Amino acid sequence: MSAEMQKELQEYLAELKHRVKKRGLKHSQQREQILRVLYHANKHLTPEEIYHEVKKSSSTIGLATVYRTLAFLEEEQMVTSISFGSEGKKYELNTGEHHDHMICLECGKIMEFFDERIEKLQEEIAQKSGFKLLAHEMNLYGLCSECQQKA
Amino acid sequence: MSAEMQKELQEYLAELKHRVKKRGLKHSQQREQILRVLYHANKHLTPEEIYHEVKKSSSTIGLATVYRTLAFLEEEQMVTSISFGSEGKKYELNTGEHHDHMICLECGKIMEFFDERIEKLQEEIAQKSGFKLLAHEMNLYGLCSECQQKA
DNA sequence: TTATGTGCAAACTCTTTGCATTACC
DNA sequence: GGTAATGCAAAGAGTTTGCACATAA
Repeated sequence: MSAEMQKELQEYLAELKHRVKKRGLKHSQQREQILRVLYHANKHLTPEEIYHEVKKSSSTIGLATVYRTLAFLEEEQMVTSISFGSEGKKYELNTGEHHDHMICLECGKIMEFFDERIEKLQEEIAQKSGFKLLAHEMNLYGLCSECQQKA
Repeated sequence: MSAEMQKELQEYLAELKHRVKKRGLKHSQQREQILRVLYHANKHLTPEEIYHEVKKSSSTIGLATVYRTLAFLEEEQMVTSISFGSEGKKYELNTGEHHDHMICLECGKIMEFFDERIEKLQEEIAQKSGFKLLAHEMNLYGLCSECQQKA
């Protein structure tokens, strides 16, 4: 792990401790391990996947703890979730940069993108209907370039 | 029900029979009832809600049949589904007009909209990444005008 | 010390499947 | 008459909860 990443990870961990303390809770190894896994994954993970990853790093953990921690992290907006099709929810670390998703229906790969123009249009549409926009999600479904070639 | 609606509903039912036949299957009262309920609801319904609606109209039906029928109708693209938050999937009749959704986080109301400019931008973004766009969904979350006043 | 966090197992919810029976063609 | 569709009940998958024990402050 580069020094840069090392530092970044420490910042996330510090943020976690801060938020835990702010809510009068206690720090725990499990919450920290889950955050580490999400940081290193750098992609969307299911609760089950997170559970196995944490176990690999020789830490003891239960699935219930993963669910509880993800609920906490999502409330604190430190992670975001996405769900599509019949697959369950998947989680990723909230890096603070909003983005949308392109999802390959063949291999399940999730790519991220951001387009300022669309964001503006969404605001405009909401405003027209007197709707107070708090969040949004946009998912594009199709075939990634690799899967198109295979087909 | 107006003559106009009567006619429209008949068209959907004819389409259903056509698609059932095309797949070498048999027509059934239950599939027809489910389509009727979706037509009259004119909004998103959960499988459970559809089940209860059909029962009201003095038809006998099981939840399993609702799930099986919805799967069939979705494959045939006669209905579309949407899922958000922890709530399960909701279904609506596919009227052939693509649209996106604004979802009120307070009362759960779902409003539909369509914006040609956003559609174009989505195409453009996909193209840039060599992604073959097959479908998309865009959900705006927030507070509808009524719920803003209440708060 | 004492309240919170955890792991485990049981409970729950939503959805799917197996099977005997019914309905369609 | 033969095949597909249905209802019911049981099975699955994913998630949540209760509880005794472990752990952080």
